[in-house]
Amino acid sequence: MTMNAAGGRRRPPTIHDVAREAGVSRGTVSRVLNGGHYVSPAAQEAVNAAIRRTGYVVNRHARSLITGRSDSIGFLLTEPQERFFEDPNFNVLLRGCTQALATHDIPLLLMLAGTEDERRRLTRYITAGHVDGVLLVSNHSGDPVAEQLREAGVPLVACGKPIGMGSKVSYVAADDRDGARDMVRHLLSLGRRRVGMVTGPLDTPGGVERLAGYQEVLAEAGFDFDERLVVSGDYSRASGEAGAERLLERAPDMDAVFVASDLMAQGVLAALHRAGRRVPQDVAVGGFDDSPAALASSPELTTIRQPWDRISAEMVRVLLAQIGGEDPAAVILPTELVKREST
Amino acid sequence: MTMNAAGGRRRPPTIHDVAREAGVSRGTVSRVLNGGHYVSPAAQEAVNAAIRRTGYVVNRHARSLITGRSDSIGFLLTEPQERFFEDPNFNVLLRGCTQALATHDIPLLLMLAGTEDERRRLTRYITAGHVDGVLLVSNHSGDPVAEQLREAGVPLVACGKPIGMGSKVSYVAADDRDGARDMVRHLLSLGRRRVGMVTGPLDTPGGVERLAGYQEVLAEAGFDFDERLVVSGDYSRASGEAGAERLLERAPDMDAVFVASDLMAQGVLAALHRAGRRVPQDVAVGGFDDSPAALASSPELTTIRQPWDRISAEMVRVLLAQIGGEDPAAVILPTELVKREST
DNA sequence: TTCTCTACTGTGAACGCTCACAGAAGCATG
DNA sequence: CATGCTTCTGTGAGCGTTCACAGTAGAGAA
Repeated sequence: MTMNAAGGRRRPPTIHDVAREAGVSRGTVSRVLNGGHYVSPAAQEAVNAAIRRTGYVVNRHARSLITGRSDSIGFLLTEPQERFFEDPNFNVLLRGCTQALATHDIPLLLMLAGTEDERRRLTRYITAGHVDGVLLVSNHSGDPVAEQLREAGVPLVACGKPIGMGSKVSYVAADDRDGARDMVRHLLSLGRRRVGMVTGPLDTPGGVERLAGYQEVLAEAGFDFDERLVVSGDYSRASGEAGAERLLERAPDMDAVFVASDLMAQGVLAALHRAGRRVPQDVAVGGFDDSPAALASSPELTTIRQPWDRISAEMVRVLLAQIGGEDPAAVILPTELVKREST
Repeated sequence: MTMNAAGGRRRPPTIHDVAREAGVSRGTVSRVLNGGHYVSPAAQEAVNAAIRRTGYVVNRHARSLITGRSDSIGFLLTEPQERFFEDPNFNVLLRGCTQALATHDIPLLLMLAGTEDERRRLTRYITAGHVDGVLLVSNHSGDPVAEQLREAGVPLVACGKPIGMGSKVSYVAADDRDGARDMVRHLLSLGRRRVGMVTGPLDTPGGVERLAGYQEVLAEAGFDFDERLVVSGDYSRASGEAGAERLLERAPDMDAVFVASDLMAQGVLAALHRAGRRVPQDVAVGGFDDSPAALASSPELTTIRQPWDRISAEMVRVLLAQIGGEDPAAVILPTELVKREST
C-alpha cells in the first residue's frame, strides 16, 4: 500500500511501465500511440492491453516538448468582453468550439484580452508556441493582437470576415448578404412595397453585406433606390428606436422594415408602437440574428438565423487543417429565415 | 535572414540562449525566473536584460515535465450545458475565473462534460495530471465525475455547496439563507403580513437554505408557520406560474410573495397579472438571483444579488491555496438586496 | 594562516516522450 | 546463396527545463 498524503497524487504510469508490462520497447508503445503503423498485430494488442491494465495516459508535456506542438488551441476574445458574454450566440460559439475540439482530444484555452496588459501577455503566450492555433473573436478593425499573431505566423481562424487583414487569415462567416436577400424577398412576397431598412455599422463587413442584400433584391424587383428608406444604426436597441423614428418621419408610408439586428428591431418595435403603427398589419418588421430578443419581443420577431453551431464546427475544422499545413480558407455558410409574428 | 515558410514559426529562444546572452549559466537564469533567491543583483540584471533582448518566454512543457505541475487549471461543467450557457451568472463566473487565473499567469481549460464519453475522457485527462486543479460547476447530487476526482486527490473547488460529498471538497457559495432573510425582512418592512413563498427544489442546498431564511424571519416576527403560504418549484418560469396560481387559491389574502428565483418570479408576475392583482400594490414580489429576467420583467423585480464576481475570485483563491497544500475550505459570501419596482 | 560560514554560480542528471537510425526477420528475386 | 525489399522492433539521443549537488569567492573568527 502506497503512502498517499492528503491531496497527494501518485505519479502516473509512464510509457516505460507500459512497455515493460507489454514486453515490448518504448518505441513500439509510442508507435501504437501514434497511429500504429509498422506495428505487428500481436504487439498492437499487447500494448493496448497493457495500457488498459496500467491506466496509462500519455504525458502531453513530454510529448509537446519534443514535437514542438502543444496540442491545445486558444479561444481568443479581443472584443470588450461584456458585450460578448451577454450574447447567446457567442455562448453557442464557445460551446461549439469546445465540443468540436474535444472530439480531437484537444483542450481549449479561454483567453480574454480585455486590458492592454492582458493583450500583451496573451500575445507573448501565443507566439511563444503555447497553443498551436487560435480561434479569434474580434471586432477586426485593425486589431493589433490579431495583426501580431498573423505576422508571427500563428494559425488563425476568425469568426466573421476580418477587415484590414490580408487574405492570410482564415475566416468562417454566415452569408450576411444572402440572409438579407431572403428577408427582403420575404417582405416583398407579403405584398409590401415600401420596405425600409435600419442598417448595422457600415464599417463592418456584416453591416455592408446586409445593406447590399437589401439593395440587390429591391433593384431586382424593379424598385428605385430611395435613400429616405435607409438609416444606419450600431446594433444597439437605442439606435433601432431612433432609426425607426427617423424612418417614420422621412417615409411615413413605409409598410415594412428590415432591421440588421434583433436588438435594434426591438427598438424599432417600441418606436412603431409609440407611433401607433400595428405590427405586422401596418408595418412588417424583420430582424437579423435570431437572438433571444427575437423571441422575447412582442410580437415575436421574424428574423434570420445564423448557423452558429456550424460556424463553430467549421472554425475548428479550418484551423486544424491550417495547423496541418493547408492554406488559409474562407468559409461562408447559409442562413435561415425564421418566420414569426412580426411579418 | 531566416527562411521562414508560409505559416512556419521560428523555434523560440531557450533558457540556453538567455544564459549565453547574459554570460551566466542555465541555473542562474532558472533561479531568476523562479523568484530570484540566491542571485547577485548584477546577474539578476544581466539575465533580465537578456530576457528582454531575446524575447524569451519559458517553455511550460519542459517546466511541467520536471515539476510535475501543469500550471493550468480546468473549468469543469458537468451540468447539462444548455441551461448554464444561457445563464448570465454562469458567464460572469466563467469570465471572472478566467481573469482571476490570468493574474497568476495560469491558463483556464474549458471542459464540458456533456456526454458519458466526455465525462470519461475528461476524468482521465484530469486525473492524469494535465491540470493542477478543477473549478467545478455541477449539480452536486452524486456527481460521479466530481466523486472520482475527489477520490483521486485532485484539488477541487465547487461553486455552491456540494451535497453528498465529504468535507474534503472546497466550495464557495453565496449566503442563500441570509439573502432570503433580507428579502423577507424587506417585505415585512413594507407592512406586508401575509408573505407567501415559492421555493426552489428542496433537494438542493440553495433551495433548502432560502426556505429556511424565509421561515426564520417569519418566526422571529412572531408569525406562525402557515403551510398554505408555501409551494415548491424547480426554478423554471412555468413552475413559478403554477406555484402562484396555487398560492392564490390556497391563500387569497396573500399580500407578498418571495420567489426563490427570478425566472420563477416572472411566472409569478404573469399569474398575478392574469388574476387581476396589481404588483406591488396588491401583492409585492421579491425574486432571487438578479438575473436579466429581473430587469426585463415589468414591473422590474426586486431581487437578491449574488456576488458572482467575488465568487469566482474566491474560487480561484481557494483552489490555488489548496494546490499549494492548504486544507479544503468553505467560503460563504454575503448577498445584496436590490430594490426595484415589484415591492 | 586556516577554518568556517554565507552568498552565489555552474554542472550533470533527470522528467517522459518522439524520432532517426540501425538492425533483424521473413520472403521473393536474381 | 547472395541480394534486395518490406515489415517490424529496439536503442540512443535529445526536446527545455528544474533540481540537487559540488564548487568558488569573500568575509569574518580563531
